[in-house]
Amino acid sequence: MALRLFNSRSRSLELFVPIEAAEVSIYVCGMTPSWHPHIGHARTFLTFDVLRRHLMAKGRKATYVQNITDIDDKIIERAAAEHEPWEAIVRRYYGEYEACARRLGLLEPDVSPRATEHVPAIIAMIRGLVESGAAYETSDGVYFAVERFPAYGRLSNRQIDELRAGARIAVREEKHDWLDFALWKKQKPGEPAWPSPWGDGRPGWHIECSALAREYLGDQFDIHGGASDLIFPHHENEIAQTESLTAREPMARIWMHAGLVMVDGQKMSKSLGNFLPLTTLLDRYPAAAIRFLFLQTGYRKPTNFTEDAVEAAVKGLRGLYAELDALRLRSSNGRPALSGGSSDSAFDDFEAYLDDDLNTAGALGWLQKTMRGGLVTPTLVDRCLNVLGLPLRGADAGFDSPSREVRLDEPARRALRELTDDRPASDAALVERVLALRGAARTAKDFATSDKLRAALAAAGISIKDTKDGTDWSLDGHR
RNA sequence: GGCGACAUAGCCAAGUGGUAAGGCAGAGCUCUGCAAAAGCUCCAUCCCCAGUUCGAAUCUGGGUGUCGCCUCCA
Repeated sequence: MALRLFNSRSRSLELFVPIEAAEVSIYVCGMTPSWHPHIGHARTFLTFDVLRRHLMAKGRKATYVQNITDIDDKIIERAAAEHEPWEAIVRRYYGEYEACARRLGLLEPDVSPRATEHVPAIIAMIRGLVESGAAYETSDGVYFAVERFPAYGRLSNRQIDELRAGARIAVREEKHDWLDFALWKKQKPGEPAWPSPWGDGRPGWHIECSALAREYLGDQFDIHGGASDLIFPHHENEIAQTESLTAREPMARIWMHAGLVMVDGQKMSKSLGNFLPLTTLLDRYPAAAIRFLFLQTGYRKPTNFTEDAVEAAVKGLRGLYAELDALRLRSSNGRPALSGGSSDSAFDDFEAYLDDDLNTAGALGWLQKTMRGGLVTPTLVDRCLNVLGLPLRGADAGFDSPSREVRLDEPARRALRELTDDRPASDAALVERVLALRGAARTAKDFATSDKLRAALAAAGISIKDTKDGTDWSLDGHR
């Protein structure tokens, strides 16, 4: 089986042939921690997480570099707005990202390099570009001269002249060309700065990725990824910088871009500010359901994110685990689940979907169909779930386990206390106590009392369900 | 205006020449004191028009529509 990936640069599906067969090198643009991580970050990094898992399942080692752009205009703005040092802003929001990444089950990058810790490498690269004439200095910085790079526009399929035609009236530009972009920004009062041959300042956006990718993966590597909003200008500029300097192309064999997430049919963006922090979302829904949601869609398609969609994903995932439990039960009862074909060939079927440009939606459909038909063993399902990064058990995904930590609001607590004689220590114990009373009433067939207690719990925001193993309960809106 | 992507049931979504995966919702049934959960069953001819072909959701041409990028963004 051979992996085929859609290469943005050629706009076609290509057979993936790594530079070195055994080890794949991947660079993905990470986040600029100037604000809360959002659902779009989750989609992008989930995409590349599945790519890594799939490569690993195929027996390849993947070196994965995901940078942190820890200095830029937005961070400086944010720091000013919050009256804090820029480092504190970075620490807060990147820390938040890391927590979300853990909850989503993202494999840790092999390297998470920071722009500010690689200023010398960045300066060296800019110096090289200046010396070769591809960049020039002005009073406020150092700029890359786009006209010196003939392939400019190839990734984003754009004609340089057309880009120029769309230019706004330049106000203060000392730039030779409207398209030229900053490699180095000279310090303005109050801004953080690092020393350089062009005076104190900081790296422009774009150069850090060129420098970091080169530092850890070399002049040329296999896959460069990010979300599709980075194609222009960010990735276009990266290519211009790196390939001008090294005179080797392509910088990356395959350029992969994840589709954007929209909210309520509208593009989500920093400037519109129309997004929910990821943390809030993960507090409301199981992280595995968020992963499942995106696995159901091709990674390149723009996706409209809605509450309904997450809720459908929660239900769908719960159903998958129910199916899996049933399969495990059947197979432990001595009924060999597999009728025809070996387990390996079934896994091949599964992998074939992922080989087809990471068709996770198709893979998921296949998995559910074969599970229902009893055509796979639980062990095989486990392997598949591992590749997709989903927990192997529903309980680990946040299903089926009652909330142990509960905080009732005061009126609810008072109402429940009136129903019992003793004074349980915690809210959870209080709920358990009321449930016990209801259980007793049910045993005595006193359904009037039983229903009254159910209603009281519902009023306190607790929903319950009877199962053959006892009564399960949860706070509404959780799990 | 330029470039690009997409258009499959109420919703989400696979499928790239051989007669429409999967999920959610909905309907029916089983189970059930109630409420859930779970199980079984049912539920589309693929935006429009014209072609190519024995055969097209899948290829070609022409429409229409939606979205994205062209400015900070995953």
